[in-house]
Amino acid sequence: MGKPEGSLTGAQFEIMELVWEAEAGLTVTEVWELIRQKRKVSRTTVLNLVDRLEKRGWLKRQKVDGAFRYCATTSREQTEASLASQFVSDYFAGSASDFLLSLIGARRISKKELERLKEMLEGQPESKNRKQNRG
Amino acid sequence: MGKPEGSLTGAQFEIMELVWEAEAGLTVTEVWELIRQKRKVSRTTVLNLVDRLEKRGWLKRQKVDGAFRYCATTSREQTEASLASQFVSDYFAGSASDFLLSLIGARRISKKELERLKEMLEGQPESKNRKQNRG
DNA sequence: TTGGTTTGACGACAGTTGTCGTTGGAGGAG
DNA sequence: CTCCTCCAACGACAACTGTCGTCAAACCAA
Repeated sequence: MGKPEGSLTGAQFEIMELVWEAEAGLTVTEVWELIRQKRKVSRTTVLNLVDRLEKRGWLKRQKVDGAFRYCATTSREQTEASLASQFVSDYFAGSASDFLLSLIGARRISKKELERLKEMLEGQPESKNRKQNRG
Repeated sequence: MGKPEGSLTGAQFEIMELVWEAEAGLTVTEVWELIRQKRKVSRTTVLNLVDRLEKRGWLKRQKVDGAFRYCATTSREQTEASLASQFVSDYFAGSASDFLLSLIGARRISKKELERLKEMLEGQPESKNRKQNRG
């Protein structure tokens, strides 16, 4: 039943982010006010984006106190992973290490990020033959 | 002078990939034949995509033996890094490590990829004081 | 009742994308 | 010369995106 269709553009993802943050979902007006703190945009524009996200299955809505309240149909983690995976697949032949190496090679990653990356990888060790499962 | 504008979609990147591979550039017909080995597509479609890439500054062309031969205006490495950087910026608040964590958390990266990444990062030491330049 | 505010539906618009057909020019075969 | 093939230019199309205005319905206040 209605898994979300397609991908998410920047503007669409911006809305999803806000909805993910809100525990009880958001109304269009609330989304609008949040976005307006950063950009000038018409309420109708936000309404339309939210509408289309709902039609495509990314948001579901429920009437509460006379106004629709929108919630996400997928978790942020799952969605981000899906987007990342798709991107790596499209532009780096599915190799996440190529993706990161590209950033590193072009010096487009901060030292801090690089250190964090390194710690992550070393902290999560092995996998070699540390617990081979049989059968 | 005409730095490439905007980003690259999947179809556009597919063409760039082919052009990057060819030493002396490619004609539209050559691009078409390469793509047709994978998908059914009209020559006009490829011509149009190539045309638009040229108008946007991603390709430059030169008449050779009566046909236009197209070359890339940017290196593959540089372009990929730019795309990757934009993606991380748009969807992971600029944090490449968050990007990787997302893939790991969703089990969307193979152990092999992780191992490879780890080796690459360890192989390339932190550049901290490895050759400090003074003055 | 009337009137204002909030909310949602709908349509509209220009720009981009992937797709394709038709046209016209340049160059060789006869 | 004429004819045919290769090539590029142009236009066209539907779909999608971000953007917005207008309208009607619902609701609340006076």
